[in-house]
Amino acid sequence: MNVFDELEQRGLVEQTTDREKIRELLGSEKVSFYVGFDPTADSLHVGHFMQLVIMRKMQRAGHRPIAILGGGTTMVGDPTGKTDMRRMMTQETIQHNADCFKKQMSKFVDFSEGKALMLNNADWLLQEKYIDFLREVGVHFTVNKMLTAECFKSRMEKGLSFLEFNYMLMQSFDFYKLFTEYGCKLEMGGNDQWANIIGGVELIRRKAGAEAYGMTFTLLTNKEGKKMGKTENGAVWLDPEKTSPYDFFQYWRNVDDADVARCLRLLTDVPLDKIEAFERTGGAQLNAAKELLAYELTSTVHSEQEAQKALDAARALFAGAGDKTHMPSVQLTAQDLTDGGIAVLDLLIKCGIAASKGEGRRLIEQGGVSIEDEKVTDIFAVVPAGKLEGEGAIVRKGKKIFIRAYIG
RNA sequence: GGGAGAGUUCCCGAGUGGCCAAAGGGGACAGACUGUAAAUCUGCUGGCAACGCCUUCGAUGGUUCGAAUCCAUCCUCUCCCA
Repeated sequence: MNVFDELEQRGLVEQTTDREKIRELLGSEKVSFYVGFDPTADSLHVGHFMQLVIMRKMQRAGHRPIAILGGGTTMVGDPTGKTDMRRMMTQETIQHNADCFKKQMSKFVDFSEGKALMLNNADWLLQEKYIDFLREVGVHFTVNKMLTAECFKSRMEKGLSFLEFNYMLMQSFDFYKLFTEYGCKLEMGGNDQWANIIGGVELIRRKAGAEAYGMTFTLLTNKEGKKMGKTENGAVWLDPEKTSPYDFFQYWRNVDDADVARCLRLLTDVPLDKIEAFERTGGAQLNAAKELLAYELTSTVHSEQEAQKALDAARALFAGAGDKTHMPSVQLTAQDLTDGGIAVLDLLIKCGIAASKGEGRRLIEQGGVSIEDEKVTDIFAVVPAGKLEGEGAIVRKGKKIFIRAYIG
């Protein structure tokens, strides 16, 4: 089966510069294509995950992915989807982030000899001469046209710096560079990248007189149209140090009913007929779908063992069966104890369940805290050390936050 | 460079000398209802040794018995003119 059809059937494709030609191209030859990643943080997050999934699918189908780390473009900052200018980042930070990205990406895409490439656009962008760049690339863009691009619209009110305005040219130049030096014919990216992508296609046509293609993916949004992968604590990261496999699992386990099928389609390899079956049954049955989604993704991003552990922990907590030892836990020391016990409020803070005693007090007053399935009603209660020995006690806030506290 | 405005708590946004830890909304969190879902209703949303005290309204100084509010300087942003 043509990968293009597969991508399309799963609803991954949003826009293409030329649907028929791209389909034909992907069905007939080994295509080098590129996806760019701007290293703005020290870990990839869920927002990048879909691109990785697609790169992997394309690679399996015999094509050659080129992952571009935006070491150069990040120096400028992509204004797309931002309402404010991003803080300028130092070159060292960017380099560090790029290294982190590199490591993580290798888990999804096989970068061994000839199978895929990873390049950093800092290697060519940073040495460009301003005037030369303007004359070579700048001539091909009209400001009028650029201003009509959707990605700048939100910035017309708040202000768009000239620095960021140039981002489009740089990304377009990347594509041109890859086209001429690596035979890259296709650029892919999230749908918000459309303007930047067609900028590159256009540049190639003008400068090289050749045809290149662009394709964008559906953005991973929930039913309200908001980007998924964000929580109030920030992004859901792929780095286990930043988002634990358990939290990662739980994030997907808790998606909206309305979003499960979509996520399964876009992010996993679960067969379409199975997903459709879930959609038909709906209701409480969807819990099975959510569990599958969480398991599949955790297993892809982390490992099958981690996925199993998270599943066990979740089942232990919510269904009363399974293995308790893998749930998130906090170790207490003798110093945390006074008179052979610890005040509940202090315990809540130690566990990271409450940020302050005031918050802890409020939670207890509202009946939101329980220890070992026993609701805490007294804000001055003291938990005796005995309760925390051995496996420890499960401290719970609300329905979903569980921490095992033990003395070690 | 000249002129006009703005900066308030997680976000938006009221407040223009004491009644202000600061209206209202959003979000978040908790409770009820549920399926670890959604919707709905309720509570709650600076800290603490808690009828009190401390810190917070861009920053630093000042006026005042008393400042988010008035004055000065500075920083940042927006707009108009050049």
